Amino acid sequence: MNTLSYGLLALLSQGPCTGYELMLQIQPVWQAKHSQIYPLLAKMEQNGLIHFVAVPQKEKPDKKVYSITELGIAELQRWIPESTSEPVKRDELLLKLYGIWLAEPDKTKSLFEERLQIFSKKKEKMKGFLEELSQRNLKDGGNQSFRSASFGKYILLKRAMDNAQMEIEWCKWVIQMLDEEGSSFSSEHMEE
Amino acid sequence: MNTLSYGLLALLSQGPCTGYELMLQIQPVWQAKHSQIYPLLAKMEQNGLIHFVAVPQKEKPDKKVYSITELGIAELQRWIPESTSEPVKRDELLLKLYGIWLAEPDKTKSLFEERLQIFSKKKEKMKGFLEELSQRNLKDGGNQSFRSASFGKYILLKRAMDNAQMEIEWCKWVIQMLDEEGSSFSSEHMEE
DNA sequence: GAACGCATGTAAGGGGTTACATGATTTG
DNA sequence: CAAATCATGTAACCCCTTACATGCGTTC
Repeated sequence: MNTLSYGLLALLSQGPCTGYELMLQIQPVWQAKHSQIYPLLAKMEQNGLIHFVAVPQKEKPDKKVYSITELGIAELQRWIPESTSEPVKRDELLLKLYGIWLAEPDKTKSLFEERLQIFSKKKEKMKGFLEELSQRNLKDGGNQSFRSASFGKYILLKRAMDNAQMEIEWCKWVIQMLDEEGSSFSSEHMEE
Repeated sequence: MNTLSYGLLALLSQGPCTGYELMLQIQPVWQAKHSQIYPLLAKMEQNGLIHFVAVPQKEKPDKKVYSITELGIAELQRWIPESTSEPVKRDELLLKLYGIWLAEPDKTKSLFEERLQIFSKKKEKMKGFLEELSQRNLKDGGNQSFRSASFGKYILLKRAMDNAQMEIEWCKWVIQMLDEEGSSFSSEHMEE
């Protein structure tokens, strides 16, 4: 049982899912390919943490719809209060920054413009998800507390949107500096 | 030559360093242990991208001070404009969020308080680094453009500080919601 | 008609973590 | 007096990515 397996358990606490759906849902928080998830689900099933129902489909391989078991819920509740390891980030663009003073200025600029586009799209996507979830909650009475299952998803989406926003502002700030040919940097560009 | 090796090259373009110093400097951008870095440096040295000078120390093993070669600079300049892979993030706390509706509220709260502390410290650290770098630039004339070697470090530190700030605000926002016992969530908590 | 989404799985190999190994100096 | 910092290195193992494998329906 590694961290990813616990993450899959946590996702399944929200409701039954196929491996494919789990793979898609976990992406924003923990990048994992299907080739990693399918074997893990099989192991977790063997350990009695989850179980599945095979759903036959017309002309496609059977869908395996997984659900969390009582044992799985117990394990999940044991894991959550445990000390949390610090987030891991690996960003190739940030590595390149140490060397950009050796690169051509117009090529440098396009690095940031590419990233700006990626995170603009991501922000719109997250905004859409958030609005969708807000509307669903209003339908369900609108007074769901942090004890409801969707609270986790809500604060997660909010965070993803804030992060995309930060990323966008940073890119714009850098591009502006690159445009101001010969601009100097010191305290003038800093604000709290 | 993997992404980490190019990152080490980029760091060495800023000036000579020991493997130990490289390991410390690369942490904010790319988590890597010394056990991964030392063998990579040996390979890069064999490939002629970097070279080292052994500096004897009193009663300690020799320090290997690495520098980038002309071949290394050429490789670095070839790598930078190449298409950049998207950042990878793995955050155990975010995985836990899907399951917190099954956890005790006070234990949930301490998860966020722990993280708040970590990023408060990180922000102060980054702020210190930024001020140090700004002062160094003022001494050197104060009119350094994006062509100077320290520009990359500068925008990196700014970004790290912004990120810590976002993290802090998010934690405070969540903790406040947890304190408002039975609070509901919908559009009321959202602002652009 | 090529590419993408749904849907599952296996195998090989590279990347990254943990642990082993050593040893002086400084800090709490 | 234990823990952290500086300083290097190796070995085992797990985690993750890439590629192989299959097949239908839909979209560009």
